[in-house]
Amino acid sequence: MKLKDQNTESIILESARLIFMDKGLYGARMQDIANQAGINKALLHYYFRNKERLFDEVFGGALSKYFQKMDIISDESIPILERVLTYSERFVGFLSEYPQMSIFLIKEISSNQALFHIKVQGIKKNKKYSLLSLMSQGIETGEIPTLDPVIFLINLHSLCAYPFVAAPIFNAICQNSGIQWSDEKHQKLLYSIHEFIRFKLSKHPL
Amino acid sequence: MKLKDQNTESIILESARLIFMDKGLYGARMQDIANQAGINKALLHYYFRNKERLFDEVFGGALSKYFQKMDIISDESIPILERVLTYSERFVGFLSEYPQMSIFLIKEISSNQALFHIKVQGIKKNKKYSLLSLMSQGIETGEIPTLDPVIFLINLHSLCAYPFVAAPIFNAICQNSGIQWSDEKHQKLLYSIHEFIRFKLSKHPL
DNA sequence: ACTTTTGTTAACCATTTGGTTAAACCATGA
DNA sequence: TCATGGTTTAACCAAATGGTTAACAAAAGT
Repeated sequence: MKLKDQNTESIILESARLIFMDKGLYGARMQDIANQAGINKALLHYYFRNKERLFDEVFGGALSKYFQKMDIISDESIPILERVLTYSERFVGFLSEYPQMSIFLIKEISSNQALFHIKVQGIKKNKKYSLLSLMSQGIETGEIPTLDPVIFLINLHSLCAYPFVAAPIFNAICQNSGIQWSDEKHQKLLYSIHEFIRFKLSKHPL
Repeated sequence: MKLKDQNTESIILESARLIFMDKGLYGARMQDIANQAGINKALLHYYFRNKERLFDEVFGGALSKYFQKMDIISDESIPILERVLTYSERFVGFLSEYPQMSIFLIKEISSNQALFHIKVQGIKKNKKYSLLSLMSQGIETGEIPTLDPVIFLINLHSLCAYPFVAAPIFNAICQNSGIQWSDEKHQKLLYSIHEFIRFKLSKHPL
């Protein structure tokens, strides 16, 4: 019975992920999730006592998956510039795979900062470096030029994430101008982000 | 009676703006809006037949206010570089005034592209230039270097808007690192955006 | 004054929705 | 085989919520 148990639970989680990603905590209906999973609504409450617990599971899963993927930052065998370049690639790659992730996180964080804070604290405890601490260190040792790490982090995350967050807007704008979004555009976007990173982190002459 | 009428209506609209901005179309409760406006729930339906119509009003208002403010792009007496710099300033200024606007638009656009498309078409009809057409023109005349206008637009909007969209995330990150967000940081952010624009639109040697 | 129109409210209604219950199902071990 | 305990379901419930109604209040028109 363990097998079937495990299976149903993961089916529910994956279904919940789909629905929650799309509709958010309040937009999602338990019935939708049950339908998606092909089960009865009451079974959801059997496995996860209530909506919030189910959501917590999905939310926490998303967060830890993200931090896991982004942990390239901790690999001390790679120069900082390289690490940040890879970081941006993985970030974009992650969002290509889960395009709704950013907007999902933002939506839910903005309506429940407390939960987010707790979850992040829990996950980050194991991690040696954040992008911020890495940059501070790099500035100290002179490996990268002096700059405000917070501003750089915000700029970088903006360049990577916003195209996905605001995809509906950009699609509308492009559509309006008869422009097609293509793999080539996608590559160009990544290239422009790399260009930005190099511009900021390389020591270029005034 | 015209006076009182006008007054109540605008009170309702402003209240609805507040609530909708905060909770979104589905998160907002008619009762909340009524409370905020200090009136009976039925009165909402008297002025705006139903939730969607009320929302449309708020949504349309937000959009047209935005486009109005951003129309600096059409002032042909100013060099393109200057126009884009001002554009970014106004964009950030607008979002400082209405921090929830971006996330609000994204949320609602992503769940109702059609409405957005219609509204934008209506507003844009009067406008001569978009940022895109301006850039294309500048590239043709050689006023600015050759670059992909769409990528530039996405980069620029990302740098300006995402800090507001993802404010909860960045706050959490900063809080986590004991960093305070200040006016100085705000200025630095704007400066880094200008730096980006100059980097892209000035003819710099290889 | 009084009638009509506009503005406002309390009470109510139908539907949706998260959650519960009691019974049925089914694999397993005694 | 049948008792046991985890799994699943249909039916149900209470609260929330968008929307309606009918009656009342207040101006405006006559």
